[in-house]
Amino acid sequence: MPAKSLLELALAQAKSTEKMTEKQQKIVETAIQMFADKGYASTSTAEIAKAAGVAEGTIFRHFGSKENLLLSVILPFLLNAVPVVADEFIQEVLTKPFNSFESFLTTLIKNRLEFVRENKQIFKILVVELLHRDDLRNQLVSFFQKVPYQHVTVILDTCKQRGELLDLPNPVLIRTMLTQVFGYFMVRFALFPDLNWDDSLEVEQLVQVILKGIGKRD
Amino acid sequence: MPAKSLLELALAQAKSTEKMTEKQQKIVETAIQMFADKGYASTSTAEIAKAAGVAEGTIFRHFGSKENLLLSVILPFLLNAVPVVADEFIQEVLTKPFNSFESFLTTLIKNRLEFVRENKQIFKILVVELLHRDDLRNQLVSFFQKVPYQHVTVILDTCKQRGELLDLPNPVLIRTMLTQVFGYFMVRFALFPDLNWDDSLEVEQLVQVILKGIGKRD
Amino acid sequence: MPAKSLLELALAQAKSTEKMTEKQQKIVETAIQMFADKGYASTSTAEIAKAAGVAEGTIFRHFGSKENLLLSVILPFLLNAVPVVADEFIQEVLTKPFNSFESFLTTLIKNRLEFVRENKQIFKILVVELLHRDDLRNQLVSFFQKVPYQHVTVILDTCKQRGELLDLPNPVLIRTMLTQVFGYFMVRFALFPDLNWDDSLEVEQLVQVILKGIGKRD
Amino acid sequence: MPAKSLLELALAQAKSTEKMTEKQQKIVETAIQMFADKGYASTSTAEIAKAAGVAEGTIFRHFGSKENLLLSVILPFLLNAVPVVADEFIQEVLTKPFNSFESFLTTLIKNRLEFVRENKQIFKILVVELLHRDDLRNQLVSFFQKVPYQHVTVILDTCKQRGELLDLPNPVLIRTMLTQVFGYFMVRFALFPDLNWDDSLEVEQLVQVILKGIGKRD
DNA sequence: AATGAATGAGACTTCATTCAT
DNA sequence: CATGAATGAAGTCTCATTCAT
Repeated sequence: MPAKSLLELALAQAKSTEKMTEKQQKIVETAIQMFADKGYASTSTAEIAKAAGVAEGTIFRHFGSKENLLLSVILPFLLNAVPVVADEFIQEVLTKPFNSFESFLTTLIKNRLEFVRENKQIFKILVVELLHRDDLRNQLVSFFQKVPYQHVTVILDTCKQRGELLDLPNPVLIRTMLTQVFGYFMVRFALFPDLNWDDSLEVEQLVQVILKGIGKRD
Repeated sequence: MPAKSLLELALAQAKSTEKMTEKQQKIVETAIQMFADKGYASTSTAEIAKAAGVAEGTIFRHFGSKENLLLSVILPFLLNAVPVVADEFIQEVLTKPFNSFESFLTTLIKNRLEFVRENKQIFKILVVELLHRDDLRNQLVSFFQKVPYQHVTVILDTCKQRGELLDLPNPVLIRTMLTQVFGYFMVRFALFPDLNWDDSLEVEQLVQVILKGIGKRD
Repeated sequence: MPAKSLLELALAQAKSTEKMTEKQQKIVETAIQMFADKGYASTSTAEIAKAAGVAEGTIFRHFGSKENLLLSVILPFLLNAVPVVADEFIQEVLTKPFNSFESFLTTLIKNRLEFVRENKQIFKILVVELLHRDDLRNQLVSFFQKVPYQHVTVILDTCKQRGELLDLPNPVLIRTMLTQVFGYFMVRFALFPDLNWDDSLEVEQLVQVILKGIGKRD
Repeated sequence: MPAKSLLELALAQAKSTEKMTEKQQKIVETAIQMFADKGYASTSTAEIAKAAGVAEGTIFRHFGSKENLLLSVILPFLLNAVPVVADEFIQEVLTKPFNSFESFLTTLIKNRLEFVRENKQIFKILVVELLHRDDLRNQLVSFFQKVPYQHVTVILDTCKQRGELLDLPNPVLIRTMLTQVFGYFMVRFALFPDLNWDDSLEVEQLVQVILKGIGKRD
C-alpha cells in the first residue's frame, strides 16, 4: 500500500472511475470475482486478463499495477460505504425528527446491510486485505472514526441529551457499534454466506445487543 | 486441500506431531508467525526457511509441501479447538450440576476465548483460509455441528426441559451460538486485535445477546 | 506423456507449428541439439534458454512445459516419418507400375534412410524416449501398423499375388520389415553414427535379409 | 564418466564386487530395476534407497556416488559380455574343430543372445548410456575390437584360409558382425521386448545376412 | 556399518511488468 | 488504445551428497 491516505486515493480514484471504458469495467468486474473467490495474492493478472477477455498488457495500461487494480476495486466501495450515510441517508434522518435511537440504529444497519449485500464480494476482498495490511486497517479505523463523526455526532449528542444513550465519548460509542456490525457482516457475508440467514431477526438482535451495551438502562 | 476429511487428517497429524524434532518445531513456529502476519499465499518458503534458520530443503523434507506445512499449523489447532470442550471441560460441567444455562454459556465462552487468545495467530490463519477454501469451510461447518453435538446435546436438552431454552432443534441452537461467538472472535482477534478490548464486558454482552436469541423469555 | 493419442497430438501440433515465431524455432532447434546430445532428462530448461539466447520464461510462455517442448520436437518428426510415405512417395510408386517387391523395398528404405539422416538428432531423441515410455512405445507400434497399412496393403497384396511374397498377414509382413529397418537405423544413426558406414551396401543387405525372411523362395 | 579406461574400472570393480554385502546387492538389484524402467537420470537415489529398504546414506557409503552405482551395474555386465567368449566359450570352440563358420556364428550368437536375455535390464541401461556418453561409446568400440580380437582372430583367419570368409581385415569383419547383432539385440531386448519374437528364426536370419555380407559366395 | 536429518544448488514453473508493434 | 511476446526475478520443490549419531 502506498503512503497516501485512503481519502486522497479514494478521491483520486473517483475521478478516473467515471471515465472507465468498457474494457476497464470488464477488468474490474472480473478482478472482483476472482479476488473474492481465490484471494488477491492467489489470483494472477494473466488469469484476470484471460477471464476478462483482454490482453495482459491492457490491465497494466489502465491500472499500472496489480496493487492498483486492487485499489480500484476497494476504494470506490469504501468511499460509498460511509459517505453515503452522510450525504444521502443522514440528511434524510436529520431533516426529519426520528423517533428513537433504536429506530435510527435499525434503519442505519438495515441500510448498510443492504449495501454490503450488494457488494459482498468486494466486502470479502476488503476483509482479507484488512487482515494483512496494518496501514490499511489503521487508516480504516481512524477513517471510520473521523468521517462519519461530524454527521453522526449530532444524532448521538441528541440521543445522549434525550437520555437514550450512556454518556460516553462519541468515538467509544461509534466503535462499539462498528465492531458489532462488522462482526455480524463478516460472519454473514464473508465467512458463511451460504447458511440460511434470517436477516430481519439478526438485525433486530444486533440492535438490541448494541442498545444493551451503550443504551441507558432505565 | 486434499480429499480426506478434516478428522482423518487431524488425527494423522496428531501422531507425527509428537515426534517433531527441534527444527520442525522451529519451522512451524516461524510459519505461524509469518502466515499470520502476511498471509499464507504471500509468504514464501524461502522466507520461512531463512527466518527459521534452516535450509529450504529441510522444510520440504519434513512437511512435503507448503500446503502440508499449513495443515501442520491448522489441524492441531482445530483438534484442540473442539474436543477439549468435550473431553475435559464438558466432563467437568456435566459431573457437577450447573446452576443455569447462562452460567454454562459464560464459562464455555470464557474458556474458548482463552484458548483462542493463546492461539490468536493460528486463529487468524484459519479464518483467512476459511474465506477461500470452500471444502475446508464446509467441513468445518459439519465438523462443528457433529463433534460437539453428542456432548452438548445433553446439556441443551436439560436446559430445554428446565424451560431455560427455546424448544428449537439442537443444531439450530448450536449454530446460533457459534456464529455469535465466531463473529466476536474474528473482530476481536483477527481483525482489530489492537483495540482496547474489555473482554469481561464483551463476554457478558455476548451471553446476553445469545440468551436473547435462544433463551426462553419469561 | 498425456493421455491423448499420438495422432491427435501430432495434428494439434501441426497447426501451431506453422505459426512459430523466430524465437520459438530457435528454442526448438536448440532443444533438439541438447536433447540429442545429453538426453531429455539431463538437459535443463535453463541451459536451453541460455543456449537459445532467450529468457527461461519464454520457453514456458510458448511451450507450457518441458515435456511439451519435447513433444514439439518429436511429433512433427513422427507425423512426417510415415505419412510422407503415403502421400508423396507411395503415390508415385503406385501410379507407375513397379518392377518387383525388391525394387520397391529398396526405394522405400533409401527414402526413409534419407529422411532419418536429415533428422538424426530427433530420431535419437525419439529412440531414448521410446525406451522409457511404455505408452509412447505402444502407441507407436499400433500407429505404424495402422497408418501405413492402408497404403502399403495394396502393394503387399499385389506382390503376394505375383508370388513374390509369402502369404503372411500384412501386419506380420510390416512388422518384420520395420524391426529390421529400425534396428539398422538405431545402430546407424543413434548408437554409432561415427563409424564409416557404406549405406548403399547396408541397404542392399537389408533388402536381402528382409526378402530372405518374407520373400517367397523360388 | 571418469577418465580411467573401461578395463581398469571393470577389473577394479570385479574385486569389490565379490565382497558385496547383502544390502549392497539389494541396492544394485534395485538400481538395475529402476534404471532400466525409468532411466538413470530420472531415478533418484532416494527412490532407490526406499525401494531397496535402506537409508539413503547407505548407498553413498558403499558406492560413493550415484554415478558409481551406475558403474557397479554396467561394468560387471561388460566384463562378462566379452571375456566369457574368450575364456570359456572360445576355448571350447578352439579345442574342438568346428564344422563351419556358419555353425560357429550360430553358436556364438545363440550364446550371447542367452546372456543378454538374462541381463536384459542392464543391457537396456547400457544402451541408453551409450547413446549419451561419447567416451563410454568410444571405449566400447575399441574395447570390442581389441579384446575379442586376440581370440577370434584365430578363428577368422582359419575361416578365411578355408575360403569361407571374404579376405577382409579382421576389424572390418568383427564390426560387421557386431553391428548386425547389436541392432537385433537393441530392437529385441531394449526397444520392443514385448513383441512375439521367434528367436530361433531371427538368429537363423541374422546368421544368413551376416554370411551374405562377409561370407564368400560360392 | 548404518542411519536419516540437514543441506543448498539447481530443477521446473509462474509471475507481474515492459515495450515494440 | 490494445496487444501479446518477452523478460528475469522469485516461487515451490527435488536432488545428490554429507555427517553426527
